[in-house]
Amino acid sequence: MLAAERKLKIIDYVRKHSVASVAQLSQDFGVHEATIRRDLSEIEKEGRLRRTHGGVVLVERVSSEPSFTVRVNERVEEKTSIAERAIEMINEGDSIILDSGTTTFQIARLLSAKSNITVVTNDIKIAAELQNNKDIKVIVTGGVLSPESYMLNGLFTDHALKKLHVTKAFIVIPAIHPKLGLTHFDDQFVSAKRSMIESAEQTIVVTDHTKLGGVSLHNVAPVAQIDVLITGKEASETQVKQFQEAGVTVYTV
Amino acid sequence: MLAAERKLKIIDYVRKHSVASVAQLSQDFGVHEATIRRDLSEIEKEGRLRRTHGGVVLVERVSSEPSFTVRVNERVEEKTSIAERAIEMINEGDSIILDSGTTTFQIARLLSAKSNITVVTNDIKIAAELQNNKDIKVIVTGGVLSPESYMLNGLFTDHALKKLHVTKAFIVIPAIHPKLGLTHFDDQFVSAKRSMIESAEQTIVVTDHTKLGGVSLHNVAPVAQIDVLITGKEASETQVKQFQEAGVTVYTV
DNA sequence: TCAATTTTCTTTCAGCAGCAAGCAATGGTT
DNA sequence: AACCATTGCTTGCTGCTGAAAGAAAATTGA
Repeated sequence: MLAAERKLKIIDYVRKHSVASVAQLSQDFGVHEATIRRDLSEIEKEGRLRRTHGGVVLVERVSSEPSFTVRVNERVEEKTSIAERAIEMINEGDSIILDSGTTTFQIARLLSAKSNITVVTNDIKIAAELQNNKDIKVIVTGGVLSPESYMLNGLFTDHALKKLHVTKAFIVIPAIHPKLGLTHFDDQFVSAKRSMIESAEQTIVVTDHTKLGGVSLHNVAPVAQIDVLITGKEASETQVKQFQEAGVTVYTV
Repeated sequence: MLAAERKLKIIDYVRKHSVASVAQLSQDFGVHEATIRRDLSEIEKEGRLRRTHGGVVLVERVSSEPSFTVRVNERVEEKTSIAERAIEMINEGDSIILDSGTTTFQIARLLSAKSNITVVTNDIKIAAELQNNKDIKVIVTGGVLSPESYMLNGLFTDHALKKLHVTKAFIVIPAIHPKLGLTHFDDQFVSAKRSMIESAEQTIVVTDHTKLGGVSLHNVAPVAQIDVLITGKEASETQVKQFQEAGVTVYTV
């Protein structure tokens, strides 16, 4: 059996059983434990499984991104500043998309100051936050609820987003690069974000400075589709310049 | 068993049973109590459970956060009893619809005891309640959020419901009459409820006894489409009999 | 309320299983 | 023949576990 083949079978096995031990895999495949360990190290480097003492377990989505409760408490100040700047861009009568995320959740919080706004969101926590505001109409996209966040995703989400047209979309992305554009570590979230960008006249990316220059596996959109980038003042001048040269209006707050 | 595997199983166990003792976990997994304590400390550090003297409990639900404040409900006891009876009807592997409402919210609360369930709902509060349960897949219908409740409604709701097929639908209705069937005072909610009934193999109406015999303006569905009615024991025998004669299985709890 | 008692918790230590790293052997490719 | 990738083996090291002991918390009975 080829090494690559064995690695694929290991991944398959763990997908099915959630866990596997080095000893057992070694026996099943009839190779030395050291070989299995080497395989596991490589698989882990590819981010497909997580190694533990004695074996390997499934990657939880949490490990690629911490849970909402954790994230909401990270870099709160930067997120709030970004949200405040974002709010300034929203005018009376606008219909906007708020992508699921903690920064956009801050935008939702501040939105109560505005009136006559329609908000489209794929985040039930954002929806709940806006729920008791009579001056804001909230449209929830629908879809499958992520167990580790409040995001909706899937066919219904895409369908809803494709049927709508808004003036501004506020997008969250875990990696944005001046040349390689917006990328995401999980392909299942790509479709929704693309639809959001397509449904909006103007696309605004809100993200803290740690995401700048990052690249992930799955391509979401080129930089050319981004109109505005709002990020923290911690962003380096070099980074900001690179985005500006790519035609993006950058606000650092 | 791997240490990591054991930790995952502990979390699973507590998710289902809400609590667990060190002694019992130690016995179940056949490891020393000190080992369990070490596991619990680590799990707590990850923020997934909360330690107590002698064991471990679930972390407080996110739904207790301000944006999901629980409204004070009337007839909570009756609703809880109805929910308990409803839960008994749900089997492993079922996919169910939970209509928006406080009685169905109680069903959602009790659902955590079940596993391998798919829940379709048009209520973001119900969705939030089920969100951190890994054994339950939650599909939100999408739609416009009602300012006075957590209900989603409108074209997206109808579209999603029409695309789905479930084994059981738990429907809430403000008026149900043995001859005139299900009626609603607001026509905008009629379409969703009809779709729910059509999408389900079995339709179960859950409602407190004050709604029995009531009639409103807009017709939703005839009694013939109802399979089961779960209501409070306060319902009069005459009323119950009338529904039974119309072919409905009635449970008074 | 307080002190005695019991239970549970934390810390420490030793033993063992699992681990990374280096090296040699194998087999295939240039 | 030289080279490279892959595997198996060995070695010293790391991390997990159970046992024990002292600390802390809960319970009991006055």
